[in-house]
Amino acid sequence: MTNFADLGLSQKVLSAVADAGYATPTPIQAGAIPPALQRRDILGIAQTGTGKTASFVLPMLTLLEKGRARARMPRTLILEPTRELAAQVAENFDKYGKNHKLNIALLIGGVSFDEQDRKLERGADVLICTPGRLLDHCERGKLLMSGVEILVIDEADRMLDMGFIPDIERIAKLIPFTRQTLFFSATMPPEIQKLADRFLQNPERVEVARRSSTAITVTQRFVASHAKDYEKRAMLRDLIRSQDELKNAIIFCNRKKDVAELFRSLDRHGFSVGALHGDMDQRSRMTMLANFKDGNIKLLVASDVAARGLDIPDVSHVFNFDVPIHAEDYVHRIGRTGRAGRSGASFTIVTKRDVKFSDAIEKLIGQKVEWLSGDLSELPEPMESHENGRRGRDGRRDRKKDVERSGRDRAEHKADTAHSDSVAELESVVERVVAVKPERNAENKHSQAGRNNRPGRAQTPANDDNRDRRGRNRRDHDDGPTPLGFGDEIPAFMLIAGKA
DNA sequence: AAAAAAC
Repeated sequence: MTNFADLGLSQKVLSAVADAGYATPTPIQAGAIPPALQRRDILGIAQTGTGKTASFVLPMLTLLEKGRARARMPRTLILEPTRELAAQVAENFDKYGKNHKLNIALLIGGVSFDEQDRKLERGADVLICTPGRLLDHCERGKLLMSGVEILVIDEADRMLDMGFIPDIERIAKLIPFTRQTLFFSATMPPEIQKLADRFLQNPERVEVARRSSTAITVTQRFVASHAKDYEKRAMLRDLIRSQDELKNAIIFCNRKKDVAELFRSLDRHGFSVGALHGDMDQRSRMTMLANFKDGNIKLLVASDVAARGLDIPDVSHVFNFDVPIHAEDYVHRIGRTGRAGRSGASFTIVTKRDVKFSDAIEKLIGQKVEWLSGDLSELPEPMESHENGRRGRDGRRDRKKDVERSGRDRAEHKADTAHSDSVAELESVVERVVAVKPERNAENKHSQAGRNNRPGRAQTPANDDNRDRRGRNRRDHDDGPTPLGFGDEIPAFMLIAGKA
């Protein structure tokens, strides 16, 4: 078995890798690092979770030890499809480049331009970019691309999906033809192959076994539900509460507006929850992700921005609130759990109108997914009103529970009818969650003190949109300090760990 | 029936 020390990496890099606790390279690393160090072009076919990022970060660090950056002339350039992925690559440079004195510049949208410009002025060894912001800097004449020695195109197939290829071509034209190019893609459809042929010269092709279907360590279940959103939400809450070993979970919705809505609902029901989608401001996106990774937030409601590539180790559960329209996205979504051989669980809520999509999923993964407690044909009648309580499925619920539930349904009804899909409002709630996070525990969770403690954006005009027309935070008037009174019902693991 | 990305 190969060892990192056998790949030709520098001492500085090797010592940082050892400090990070890695001894053995993954197949993509073992295959790509030696030729990359010899300045060969690389065509890497690998999914995230295979150690792909380090397979270009480590050789780049070694190669960058020779030479120095000049003002406005970056030496290397990495293109990523989403801001979060770009930030994640930057973190890798910090981790493995801790023994180097390299200037790393992260050029992504949604954050201040000036700070990025100052970094470019100082001379960047590594630029990590989303295409739009990079082109923006180029068009302002702030960047000279003629000094770029290494170009990395990551997640090429996803760039294609997202319509970034014209931008990538424009950027590539600005970079000298003598450069070294490292090109990565999870799949190799004909368009991507054509692109690779144009961008790469005599590349070393490194392919690691594609995770064609879902990891066997992930338990997958379909859960039948009626299509009404409040019924799906009730179903989801029941599911979450019934999990014995839920450490943390990502809950996927198909639409941004549903992310916002579901987030609000779970928050009102007292869950430790965050949200992530592309219309949220960048600071909230970053904070949410960091808090979820750190375990400060147990549930993350997300759009497919979080489906691919994000390195969140050890997610115990994935819930699909909506069945993904494209079956491939299902594989990516549930791939967020059961990583590195760990076990994971995934639940997908399926309604009658989703059947063609759930069928497509089973076809793609080549297996039938078991139903949790009866398929759609066994689904009980929908509840007629909230006051009746939900009819138990297969008599699972006793009467006492139903009584308890009718009160809860009233609360749910209230929460749901006070409905709003405003992104600004979601962000307002995000602010609150983030603001109270460190001190938050079972006791102060709903306290006014925590609620009104909001640092940061209060002065900016944008934040005014986050308040309602009466100039106060919407949440402050719609329910009391203990809005839903679940008390002991919330499992301990769902609460923010104030005690730990 | 969607999401993502520049201002």
